[in-house]
Formats: sequence, C-alpha cells, structure tokens
Amino acid sequence: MMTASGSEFLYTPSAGPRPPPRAEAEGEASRGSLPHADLQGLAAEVRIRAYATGETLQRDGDDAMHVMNIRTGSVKVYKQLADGRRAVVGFLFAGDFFGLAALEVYSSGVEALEPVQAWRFPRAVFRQLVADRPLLEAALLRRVTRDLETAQDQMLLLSRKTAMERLTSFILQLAVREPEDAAGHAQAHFRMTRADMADYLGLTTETVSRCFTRLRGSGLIRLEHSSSVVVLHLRKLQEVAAGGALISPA
Amino acid sequence: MMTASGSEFLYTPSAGPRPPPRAEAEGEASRGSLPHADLQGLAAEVRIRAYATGETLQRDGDDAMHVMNIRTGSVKVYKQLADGRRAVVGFLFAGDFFGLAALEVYSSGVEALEPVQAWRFPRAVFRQLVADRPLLEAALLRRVTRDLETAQDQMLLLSRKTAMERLTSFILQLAVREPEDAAGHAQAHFRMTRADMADYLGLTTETVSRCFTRLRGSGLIRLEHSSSVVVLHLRKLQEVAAGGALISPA
DNA sequence: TAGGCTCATTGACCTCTGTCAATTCCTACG
DNA sequence: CGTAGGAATTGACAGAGGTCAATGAGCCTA
Repeated sequence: MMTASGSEFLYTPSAGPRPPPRAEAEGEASRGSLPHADLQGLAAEVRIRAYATGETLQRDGDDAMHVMNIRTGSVKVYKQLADGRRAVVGFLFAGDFFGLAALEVYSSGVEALEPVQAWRFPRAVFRQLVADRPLLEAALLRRVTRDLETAQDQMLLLSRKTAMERLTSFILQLAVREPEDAAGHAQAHFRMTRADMADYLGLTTETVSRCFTRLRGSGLIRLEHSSSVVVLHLRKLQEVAAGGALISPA
Repeated sequence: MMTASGSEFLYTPSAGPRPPPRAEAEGEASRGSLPHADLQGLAAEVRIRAYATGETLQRDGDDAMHVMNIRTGSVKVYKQLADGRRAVVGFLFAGDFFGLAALEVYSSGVEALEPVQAWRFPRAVFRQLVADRPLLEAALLRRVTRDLETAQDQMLLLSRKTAMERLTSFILQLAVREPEDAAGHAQAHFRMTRADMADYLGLTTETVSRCFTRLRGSGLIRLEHSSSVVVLHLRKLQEVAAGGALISPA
C-alpha cells in the first residue's frame, strides 16, 4: 500500500485560529476530539519519551517507524529543499499527533522547541489500535480534516498576503491559544526563533523583525521580550491580518 | 461538535506527484484507496448531478450541506481574501471528494474547469455511511492524510520556490497523471487558465506566461497550444523544479 | 563581572516579481 | 469567413521584500 511522495504526518498545525479564543485548562482538552477513554487505552500501550530543546523527534527521510503524540511542550515540523531552503509547515502542541505517514519514509523533520514529552507508538501498533477503536478513528479523521483546512488557510497566506499581513495573522493565531493578560489584552508567547517564524511565513528573519518594529511603532502591539507580545489594539490588528488596513512604513 | 475556522473539504489536491508516474485506466482506480464494494454501496444512496464549465459546485460561506465526489471532469478549489486576492488550494479530479467540512460552513469555493458529473451526499447521510463502513473510513483517513502531505509540499513551494521552480513543479505534477505521447515524452494538458495556475502557484498570469516562454526558449518543453505542453527534457525539468538548475533569463 | 555565543535589529542596496499597458492569439458565434 | 471578446503574451517600469553587512541585546559559562 501507500505509494510514495509527499510528507508524512497525521497531525499538524494546531496554530490555526480556533473560535473559542480562550485558553482552557489543558491544550489537549480544548482541541482534542479524541475520546478520553480511547486515549487511556492508548497510553497503556506506549512508553513516554522526553526530548530536550532542539532535539530531533523525527528526521526527514528516515523510515516511518513510529507515530507520536505530544504530551507536553511544542515542536516545529519542517521540510526543506536540497539547497537548504526551508519551510516550517506547522507548529504542534500538547495533544497533537505526528508521524502518521502515507508513505514508508518521513518527508519532514520534527524538532523540539522546548523540553517535550511524547508518546511513541510503533507504526503497526498504532494502526491496530486505531482499527480497533471506531470512535478514535472518526476523531482522527476529523482532526486531520481540520488540519487540512488549516493548511489551506496557510496556502492563502503564503500565496497572497503581504509580510505585514502574514506576521499579524501569525500573532493572532498564537494569541487565540493563550489567556488574556491582567489588563485584558490578548497576548502571544513565541517559543520559536525569528528564523522559524520566517520559515513558517515564507519570509526572512530581517523582514519579520522589521514588521515587528513597524507594529510596535504603530502602537498595535507591545514587545515585552523578543519572545512575547501584548496586543494593544486587537480589532485593528485583525483588520491588518485580513488585508483591510495598512501600517505606515515608517 | 466541530468548532469553527479553516476551510472545509475532505478531498483535495490530487495533483501531487505520485511515484508510479504512469496513467492508469481510470483516475480513481489509481489514486483511490476506497474499497470498490463500499463505493458501490455509496452510489446506491445518491443522485448524480452534472455541472457545466465554470459552474459553481460549492460556494464559500454557504452552509455545509453536502459532501460531493467527482465522477468525471475536474474542478478548482479556491479561497479568497475580502479584497479579492485569491488562492487556488487544489485541483480535483475523478474519484476525489470535497465538502467534508470541519465546520458548519464551507470556507472555500469549488468551480468546474470542464463539464463535471458528481455524486452529492447530504452531510448527515454521508456521515452515517462512513460510520457504518470501517474500511471506507480507514480509506478516507489515508486519503486525507495524503492530501495533507500534498498541501505541505505546496506550502514549501509557495514559501521558498522561485517562479520558475513553481511552474516546472506544477507541470511535472500534471505530467505524472497523464500517459506519455507517441514519442515517449511526458506531457501535460491544462484544463485551467493561466490565471488559475497563477492563483495556485502564488504568482501572476504575466509571470506564469514569461516562465512558459523561457522554458520553451530553453528547449525543455514544447507548447502545443497554450493548454498543452510536451516535456522534451524530463530530467532537466526535474532539476529545475527541485531548485538544482537555472534557466537563462533570455 | 567579563567574555563568547546566538539571536534580533537596523541599514543600504538590489532583484525578482508585480503592475500597468499594449498587442497578439484563440475561439465562438453570427 | 469575419468579427467580438476573452485569454495569453510581451514590454517598460516600480516596489516589496531579499541580500549582505554591521550593530546591539540577552544569556550562559568561567
């Protein structure tokens, strides 16, 4: 079965804007449609593994031996061309799966953005577990379908949005995952570098940096550290992300 | 269930390069992992509908009432921003599904590129059909997973490839779906306009046109009509697509 | 506290691709 | 067969974002 080409994982970008824009107790609970009982069953079958920041969880080109599920932490999923040009195709968080390849070989790499704990299922075991659990299979189908939709949104972003629109869209994607700060402002914490953001948005680190500077200069955001922003003007930022507002170049 | 955001369909870009690069009897047979018996069961439950070239099969923003399966012909799936900027997120062919939304509303439009015949399942009916057929559900999961992988390849293309690399990648995507010509050359027939190609590749019609001209000038392809190319130098074209070769600007 | 990193920011310049504007080419239709 | 209108091609020009390079800001270790 499974022929060739393409990348490999089942579980992808969860950074997509989700409508209940408030943080829940646990990432998984909010985003997961996986029946809890089924997850328990799965947990009994696997060992948990820990990875340090920067460590590789899956290497592009390796045999697709395992399906993994992130318990804590976050990772980036990336693809690259022979000459090193790179694209981050998604960031994954607690509850997300990856490694469910359509092929025999992974076609993307996965790397920890921070300390990560993950379940690791041998491929055949995972397949059997899913086959035995109709509810789990249906839930997986829904999640992959949603991931596909998220990927299509990203294709629109990469095809047609300006640098400013891309960055503001990204900030908003992250902000909906997090609780407001004490002052009631949306906020986002970046676990990845400017280079990773650039690779996710189809830009360069310099352009990402310049866009941050312009957003700050316009008073739409405040940069706490380089890895943390507070959204000061949510409505305006949403307009920018949608292509309905410009930010002065100065 | 199903919260919000994202686009909507289960069945997507089948234009992705597949390794057995030869055409089979029927598109569906080659690409489909849907058990034939199950498809028969489905067919009994639906009516077939015909659409003319340019006709809309699914409108962005409409209630997600149906899941559809293409029997003959081809369609484009697209998304757009408020100001009209547009991205084609995939082209679909015989055997492909679309309309399986994660949400209550379609977030992309689908339009016929040529006369199309399609099955139309009411959403609830399709859900039940799938729930009753484990093999079908598993097959759907595989297909959506593969579509997600294809989407990720496209994200790399849109993020990091040059205009020449994008167009050559696209030509090769189509060529693997079609049989060689009498002389043993790979070939591709375009059912879509230059504008649709541009929207799929994140370019403009002018840039697409200029790239065609350069490829022709370099002797890598021959343009029969504007809607049909013969690949004269497959290996070289593959190098260009992978980013490993340049084409003289002249 | 002082290096020595890596990462982020800023500046100057350039280029690829987009924009605007003609033609030219097809195809359908009368 | 001629013509109308969309589609494709080509040209001239401009600009958003990339490239190259320097500087600055954190952060870890000694």
